[in-house]
Amino acid sequence: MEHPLTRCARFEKASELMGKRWTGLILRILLAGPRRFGELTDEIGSISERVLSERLKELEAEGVVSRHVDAGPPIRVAYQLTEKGQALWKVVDELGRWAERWVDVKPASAARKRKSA
Amino acid sequence: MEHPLTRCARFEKASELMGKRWTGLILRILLAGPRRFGELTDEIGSISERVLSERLKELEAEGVVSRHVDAGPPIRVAYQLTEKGQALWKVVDELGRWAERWVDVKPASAARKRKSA
DNA sequence: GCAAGTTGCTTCCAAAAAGTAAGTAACTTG
DNA sequence: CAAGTTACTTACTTTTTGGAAGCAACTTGC
Repeated sequence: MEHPLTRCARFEKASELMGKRWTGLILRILLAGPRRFGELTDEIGSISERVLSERLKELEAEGVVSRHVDAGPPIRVAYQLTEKGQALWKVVDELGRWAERWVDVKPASAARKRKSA
Repeated sequence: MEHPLTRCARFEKASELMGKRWTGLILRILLAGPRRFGELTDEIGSISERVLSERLKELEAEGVVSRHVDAGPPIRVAYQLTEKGQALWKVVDELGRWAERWVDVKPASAARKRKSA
């Protein structure tokens, strides 16, 4: 057993994974169900295909997502979360809750926001 | 109210914040209590001072951490979480739980690891 | 049956972010 | 008053990301 608040290699590794640009967004989308490459680019909006491809490979290498090729005829590739990946739902969920409570989308004007939310 | 699984600007912003290298680690340390600049560098270990300084400024700008100068005589600067920052404990905590359950520190050999954990 | 899509990437190059090392300002200690 | 400590900053290199175009393997249109 490890102390929860001392340095922890596992946490560092997890943080390195989640602490990469776009990973949180990709995970959030995949938590809603499998997606194809093009769907991910569309839903994320501003990610470059180069980086999406890279991120998906990393996540696959970490065992967080799995890649499924459906040889069609219309060939399609779907990405979905593994069990390990699905287990991240709590992290994504808590981040979402925090965001709804604390993140203000429009930083200027009408920034008044108390506990009332 | 917003749908939890559609595109959400708040989540994107939160994800952009957490999705920067070192942010998770910094937050985890500060959740244990205030820290000085040098303590953070020591506890994180491999972060460069340049980037730590940058990250702290970003977090301060986002209202997640606050900077306190104690004009000493031995001048000291302490960083601590704001209420907004402390609210992130659940996210960090869930990531820590996930890491303990799913992240294997030594990737090669003895990698067998079932539900038993 | 072949030019014109579509999908899922990859490659190339420029821009942004992070790593490394040294420097600085304001003290404190010897 | 030279040397050390703390909290950064600056300059420079390496890595990562962005943007656009290219490409292979099909499918559709005519």
